[in-house]
Amino acid sequence: MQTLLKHIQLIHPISKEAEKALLEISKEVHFQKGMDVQLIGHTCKTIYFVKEGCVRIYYFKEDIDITESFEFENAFVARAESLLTGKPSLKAIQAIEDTSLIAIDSNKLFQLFDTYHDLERLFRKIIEASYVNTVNRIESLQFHTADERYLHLIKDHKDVLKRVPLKYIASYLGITPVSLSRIRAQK
Amino acid sequence: MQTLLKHIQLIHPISKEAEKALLEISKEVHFQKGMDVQLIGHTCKTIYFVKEGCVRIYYFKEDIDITESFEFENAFVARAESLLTGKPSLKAIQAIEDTSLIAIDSNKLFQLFDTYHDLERLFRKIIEASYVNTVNRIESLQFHTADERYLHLIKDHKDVLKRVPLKYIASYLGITPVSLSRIRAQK
DNA sequence: AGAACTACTTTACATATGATAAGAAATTAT
DNA sequence: ATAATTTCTTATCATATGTAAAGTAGTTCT
Repeated sequence: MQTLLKHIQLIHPISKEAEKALLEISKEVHFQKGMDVQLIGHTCKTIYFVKEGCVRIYYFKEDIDITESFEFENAFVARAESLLTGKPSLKAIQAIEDTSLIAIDSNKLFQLFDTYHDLERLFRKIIEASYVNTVNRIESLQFHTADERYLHLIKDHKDVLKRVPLKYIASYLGITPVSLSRIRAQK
Repeated sequence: MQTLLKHIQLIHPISKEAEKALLEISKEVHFQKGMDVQLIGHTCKTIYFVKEGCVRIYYFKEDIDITESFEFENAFVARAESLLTGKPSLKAIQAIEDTSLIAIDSNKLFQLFDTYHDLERLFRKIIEASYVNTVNRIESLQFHTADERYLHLIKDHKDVLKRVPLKYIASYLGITPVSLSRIRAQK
């Protein structure tokens, strides 16, 4: 749990009481490589923090498995469109490696916001950062070519190639595995 | 200003005091069609609410004008990546029609968050909704074809074709105007 | 170690989109 | 109203990516 508190400290320091309240609604959970952390059709009521390992969010578009995103150590993961709307998610979360997550009960968290103003501010900042990331990703998908996106990815996340199968990277980049192979062969 | 308060009411009701404080840091501004509301290189310190008209956020990628997004009445507009990071924005905001905006001073707003908890919650919810929108847009760019994206857009925003030039719609969809013309000709 | 399975690459062909240029339509300015 | 400008469409050709199929490499299972 210290990993989580240490990470939070960097974003927005919160009081000892808020830390204590946060830990009370959090628990550590473990998943083996390949296991689903949360299933398609499930309404997301948990915010995860990756302590060790990595996960991806994926869904099916006409029987084809598409990776929406992946996250490594010290990142938060949630299916925002379900968590924030209360609707069942069309997406699943899966462990790509043996993974340790800290699971935060989102309903209890939202209740804590009434008592701990600093906790709400912390999560506002976390959501803001996620929002900025997605805005940048849209720009990338909107007007960079697939090979620009590939180069950018491996520059930003050096170990992604070692830890994530190429088929997941391909759909994350918005292309087929065949197309990714071609791009890689050109280099 | 009543338009803004009415819209806010639908998202998260706030106290009379918070409303008053919000109005004190807001002012109405007007822009003629084609005018820039904010320029490239400027650090965004304003959150706009569209009272009347419509605007777009755009930038240049190698001399080509690219529309990142447009917003119509009753929507908030800001260049999030600048507003939330304090860095100068590479994007501009432009009025597509004669437009009336309500400009909210973001630094003053963030200060008000310390006093008015409900105001922070309101803006947390606004950001959450924007975040969900961008996540859905990524899905759309990632694995829908250009003509699926076009059909989806005109279904969701019926009047967009009447109010926004096709060249802006094209780059918003991630394609060239020529390609959009072809797609439209197929129908 | 060998078999079975999965992941990745390569090839060939089809299709969608980009680039360029020219023309038509619509808008704006005089 | 006419001219000038901008926007949109159409046509042609080039290129990138998709699809399908086959082969290679790597992993997992027994």
